[in-house]
Amino acid sequence: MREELAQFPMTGRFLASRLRHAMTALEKELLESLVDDVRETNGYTKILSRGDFCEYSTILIKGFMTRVIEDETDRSIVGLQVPGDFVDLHGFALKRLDHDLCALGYTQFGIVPHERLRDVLENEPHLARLFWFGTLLDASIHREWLSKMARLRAVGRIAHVITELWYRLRMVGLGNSSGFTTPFTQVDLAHICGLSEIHVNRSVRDLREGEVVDFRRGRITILNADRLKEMARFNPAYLYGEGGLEVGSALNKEAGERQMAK
Amino acid sequence: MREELAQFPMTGRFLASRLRHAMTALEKELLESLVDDVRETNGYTKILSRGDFCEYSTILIKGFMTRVIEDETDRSIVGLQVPGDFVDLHGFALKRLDHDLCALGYTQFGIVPHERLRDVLENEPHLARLFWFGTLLDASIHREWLSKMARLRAVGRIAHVITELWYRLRMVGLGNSSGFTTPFTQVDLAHICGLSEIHVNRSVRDLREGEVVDFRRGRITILNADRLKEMARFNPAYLYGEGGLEVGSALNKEAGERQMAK
DNA sequence: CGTTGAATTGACACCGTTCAACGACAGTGG
DNA sequence: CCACTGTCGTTGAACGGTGTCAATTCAACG
Repeated sequence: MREELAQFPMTGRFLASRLRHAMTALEKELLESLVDDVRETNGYTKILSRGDFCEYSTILIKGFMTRVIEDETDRSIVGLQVPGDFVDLHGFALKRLDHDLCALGYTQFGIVPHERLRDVLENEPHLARLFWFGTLLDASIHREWLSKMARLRAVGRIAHVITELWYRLRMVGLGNSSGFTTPFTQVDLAHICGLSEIHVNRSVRDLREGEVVDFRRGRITILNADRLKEMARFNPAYLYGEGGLEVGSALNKEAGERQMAK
Repeated sequence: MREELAQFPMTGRFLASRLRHAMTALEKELLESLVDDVRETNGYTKILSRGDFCEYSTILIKGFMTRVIEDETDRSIVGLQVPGDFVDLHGFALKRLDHDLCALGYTQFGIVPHERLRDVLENEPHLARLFWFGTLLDASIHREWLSKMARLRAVGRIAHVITELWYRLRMVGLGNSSGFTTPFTQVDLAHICGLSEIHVNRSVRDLREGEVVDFRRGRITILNADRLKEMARFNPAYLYGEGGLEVGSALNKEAGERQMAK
């Protein structure tokens, strides 16, 4: 991962631990060259709004973004993005977004003009297919969230979000076996899990007192990974990881094997 | 729609009321010719299982399919497909599925071998982009479901599922202003909404007694469309109906209403 | 006419929301 | 240095939506 980032500082995490190994050096260089500009934000920032017309897509380099659907009374976070994610790639084919895109904390992201993407689609079918794969990965995560929303109670949902983030971050070379850092607050967690912030607070306390995970703004510490995954009924298959890379061995042998078996 | 089906009996509903108008006659013919075989099922049938490797994709011609994620104890329906949907197109890029695909009632679906899809992707960038669009549409629907799961109580969720189905069916020329027919049971509805079947039953009764909608196996009758949409807080923008991509107005409420009116 | 899956009903416990306060902490300006 | 301010986190009590358990009725169909 270190060499990858040295060579491709902006896009080196794209599909890391997934299909990045299937990219040729030329494709990696092409992707890196697609980035026209790099921007950064600090604190809560709305990058794009529902209904906006898109002429470029963004690839997340540092920090976190959320996909938000809100109306007069409520606010839901329907997706999380971590570094390496081609965040609104789907804006290219959809032309307009069905949700807002919001940055949290300090972020850095690259701008990729759609005209350049069009070239890639027409001349680089293999890379095009990897881009497509990236957007399908998001859809797979949406589906897993839907199933977890339906079957898990408050603590389980929270445990699942934390576990997924942990896995996804480690896939792109961030965080470590003891935890990771994020700008997420308990209110954010409430919007992700479809719970009131009061109940999130109680559940977070339960997880801390049960010595499962210590969630706090800035730092999430995993205290008991097995228990955490059990509470979340976590099965990483839906993340489409390549069981062999950084993730599989370090995080969960069984899960990795299960994943490999499929 | 009638002429379209006469000319393209298997794929004539693909992206109807969305981007189908952007397809050339040649593209429509090509798509129709991709169908290698037609199969049919009767009653509850699992078409594909989570983890299966895919060598072909299926396009739904008649009937309904569900995307299912289940474990030892629970079962969730994380997606619904109606005629015209290129159901597991994403199996092409993902290689294996993260969920099961189940048919309900009587269905008819076309088989499209992945080798043929590969040709299309390499030689028909425009059609490829429409295929991509189709999978992104599913993702958009997933997101809307997530937001509704988070913010709506039981009756609202049920109202939303019914309203969405009604809209989607009418987009592909099925159902009418008074309702539509489906094989869904109350238990199915429970799996879709993340509720117990008992509570679904109570909520369905409330909707019927409130003269909003009469849900019963086989036939759903819309009694008060305005009230229904209000309870579901339904905004059809996320379905990317006609007028959205070109005119740029699908992502506001009035445009959706207009579309429904015709 | 009996069988079977689907729909229905009632009682009761519990999870999560709501309302209302309070506490902890960092940044800011006097 | 301290008061002020805003954000985030924390706690308690009461209410109500939903799940669970257990039975019963209904409808379709061979």
